[in-house]
Amino acid sequence: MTQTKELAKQYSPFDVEARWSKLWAEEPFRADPHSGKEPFCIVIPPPNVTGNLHLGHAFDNAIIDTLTRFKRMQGFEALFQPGTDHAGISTQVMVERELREEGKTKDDLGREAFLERVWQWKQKYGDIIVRQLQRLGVSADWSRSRFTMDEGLSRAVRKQFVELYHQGRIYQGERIVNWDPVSQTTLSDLEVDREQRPGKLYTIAYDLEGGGSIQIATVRPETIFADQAIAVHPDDERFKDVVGKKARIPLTDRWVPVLTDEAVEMDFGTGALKITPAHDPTDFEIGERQGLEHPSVIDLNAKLAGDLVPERFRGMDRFEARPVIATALEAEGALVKLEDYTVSLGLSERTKEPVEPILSKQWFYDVTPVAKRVLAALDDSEISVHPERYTKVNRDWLEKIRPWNISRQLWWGHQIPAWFDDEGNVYVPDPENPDLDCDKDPRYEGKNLRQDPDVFDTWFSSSLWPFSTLGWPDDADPFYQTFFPTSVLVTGYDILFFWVARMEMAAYELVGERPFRDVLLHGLVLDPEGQKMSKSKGNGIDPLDVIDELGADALRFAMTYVSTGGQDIRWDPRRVEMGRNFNNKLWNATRFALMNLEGESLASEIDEGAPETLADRWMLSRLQKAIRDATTNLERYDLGAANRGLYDFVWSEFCDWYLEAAKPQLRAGNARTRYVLRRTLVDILKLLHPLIPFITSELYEALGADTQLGYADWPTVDESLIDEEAERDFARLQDAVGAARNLRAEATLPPSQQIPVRVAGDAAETIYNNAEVFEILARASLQREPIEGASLSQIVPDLELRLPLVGLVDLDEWRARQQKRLGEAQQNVQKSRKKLANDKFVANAPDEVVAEERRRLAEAEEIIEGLEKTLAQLEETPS
RNA sequence: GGGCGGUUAGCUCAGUGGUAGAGCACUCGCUUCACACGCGAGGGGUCACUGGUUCAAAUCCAGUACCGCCCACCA
Repeated sequence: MTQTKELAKQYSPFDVEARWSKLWAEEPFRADPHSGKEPFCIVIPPPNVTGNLHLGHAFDNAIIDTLTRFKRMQGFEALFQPGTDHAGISTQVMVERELREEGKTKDDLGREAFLERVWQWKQKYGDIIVRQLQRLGVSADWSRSRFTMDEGLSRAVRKQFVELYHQGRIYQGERIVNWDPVSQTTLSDLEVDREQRPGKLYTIAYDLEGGGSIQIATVRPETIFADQAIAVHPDDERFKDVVGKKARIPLTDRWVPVLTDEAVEMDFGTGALKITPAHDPTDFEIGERQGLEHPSVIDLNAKLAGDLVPERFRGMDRFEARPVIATALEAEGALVKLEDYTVSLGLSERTKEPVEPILSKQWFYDVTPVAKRVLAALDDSEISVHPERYTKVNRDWLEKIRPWNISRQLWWGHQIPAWFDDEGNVYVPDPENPDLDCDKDPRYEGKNLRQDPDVFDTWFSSSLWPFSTLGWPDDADPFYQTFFPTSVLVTGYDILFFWVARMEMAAYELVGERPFRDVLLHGLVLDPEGQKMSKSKGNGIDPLDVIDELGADALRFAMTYVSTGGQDIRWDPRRVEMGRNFNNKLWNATRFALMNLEGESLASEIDEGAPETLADRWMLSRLQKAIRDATTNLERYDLGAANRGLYDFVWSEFCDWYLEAAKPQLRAGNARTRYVLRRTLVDILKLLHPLIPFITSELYEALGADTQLGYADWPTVDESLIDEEAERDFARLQDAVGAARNLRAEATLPPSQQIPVRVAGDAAETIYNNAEVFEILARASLQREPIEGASLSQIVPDLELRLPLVGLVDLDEWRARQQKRLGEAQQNVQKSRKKLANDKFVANAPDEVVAEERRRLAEAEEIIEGLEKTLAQLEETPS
């Protein structure tokens, strides 16, 4: 069918994108696990249900969708597995904030009502983010969308916990953990950001029994009330005599022993360290070694509390108490020194509040054994990370990994499937029947079991994403069978540890297999000044604003155009405009083609009877190379190179040269040219489709296609069409046209005026053979006869073009230009001669390189000769 | 303290062994029958610096400087 549509003169993406976006949402690209085709699968990095699409999401999804569409067209059974994440802390914090505006707290509602409220929130914002992703044009299989707290995914989390608990890999332990006093929960080490801040180093003297004192240095004087000892290094001669004595904690009557421990640095501060096991991880370890108690003096609201704290300080905030205590120490004469000091402070990633190290009983997951398994997998390239340098980053983190605190004191999330009886004994479901709650288990009837109120770290469930979304723990699920392990994992390098490494561990731990074959890490989108975008800085760019202004294709173009080697990309609105302009160019090229392709079927074959032009041969040959390059670049995940290559090909070759060169043939009704035009354009649309799916789908349809471009076959290279001779000859033609245009411009002749040009040189025949194309492109008429009288010339490889001097030229300017050219040519001659005179160059350089150098020399000499002739001739001409 | 990335035209960035590229901006000229979101012709760079390897270095190696990021329990 050749049902083609009328296209507007200027491309407006909005109606087009709305239409296709709706179609892809309602009739998504479904994957069939039974097709027998080779599977290809990417799981989405699940966006939080808290939020709005940001540029990081746009980047993830542009890349994922490009790869998925490419593979689908290549004939893979391609699954883009979508979904969202419950994002424990973030979501709970936001719903609590909403409640606070109503003057309520979560405790007013109670757990059940609060959770109901969060589910409503999830419904609302989860839908919003999905619609936003759909506006990007992703070809996800929306019929398979998953949420981390779906029933199936919750079963996966439960199985993970139950199995690892019974293997002894997950256990409860009392440890120093990171406590966020604002969100009132513990955090994993990864959720704590270290920040350097100006602070003070306090040197404090503790009286020793029998007289004298010992000085320690600390940045946290408010914790002295929890001190259990003072430690020095065993080899430290300075303290030989005081070890074993007792020291009095200033402002109190409590005495603690002076002891030795290897962990103390002799060079730092005074060489003596106060040991506060409840409020410092190092101190806790020392305390364990030394058998010390670990009383706490800071409560969960970060206030000083407990009997050990002198009454006058009780109830004070930890930071307010610090200067007060310092003053008190000074009054007692115990403050020896106060220096400015940069302290390293741990801040909650979510609330930005300084984290308090507290001693608490939490669930831990000992990931060390499985981390070793992942390290082996990375060594064997079972998983390959792109860019390669991130393999080392991935490795280093796994090598020094520590037990992972997986319990959170939140309500929103997967409640931990562990129960306690009145004596505090732990009950965890049987691995054979993990879904049976212990308080419903007949075996435990009569016991008063209460479920642990805590929930899991969000990432504990996200780590299962590549298989939990595909049906696991139901091993028989055809999607799990077919699409796991997944093919590529695409995400920003900023969540390499949070998510990627944990998925690696979870997969080997639970499934015994890699979760994905390749990891493709992209950079961060920075603001125009090169700063990270963040809500607090207010420097974020809303992708939806960009889409509203210039279209989703333009946004996708801008994202992929510079996605190179995991490099951060600085936001530059000019790149989106570049995409918009390119889309407009493509639109108009198609519009032009449609004007000339009436009656041309998409299925039509080449008409061998029609005359074959150089331009047609050239175009088909260039097309093959464009197909080859685009395919190679996409296969090696270099979307930037693919995008840039296609941009240049479409604009600079297809539009600038081929369409212009084809015009006379199209006017003359050459069927072969019509075929080449249509074929090239269709392949261009296919090659571009993964990058800019909306406009290409629209144009493909406009060309008369009755199936979606997203399901079309990816073009393959036809070697028989690669035509080096045509490429060489066409390059000569391009040079000649360029030279003629240059002559016109330098002679300051108006573009509307046809100029008479005489062409000479080795390649002249090529130009005369393609006179019509040359004349159209150069707006010139080819002269066969030598030009009488004065003329201007341009010399390009194998060609000299002459234009009769018609008196319009500013001769002085012309001479100056020619002199400059002459100078450049002379320099080139010098350079080439010098090189060729070097025996080592001639002996060592590859033959092609030497030949090329000789060619350049000859060319430069030819140019000099021509220019000198022209200039001499001009001297004879009165100006 | 350890590790990684960057430094190329006024701006934003490609290029990774053989005479420096793009988009935007700039200059000049264009209602050329697809496109002014366009067309044509130009100007503009000692590729941060210093050494080294090589016939040949923006490109490889070593070091320096500056910018940025990640990791780290010296209180």
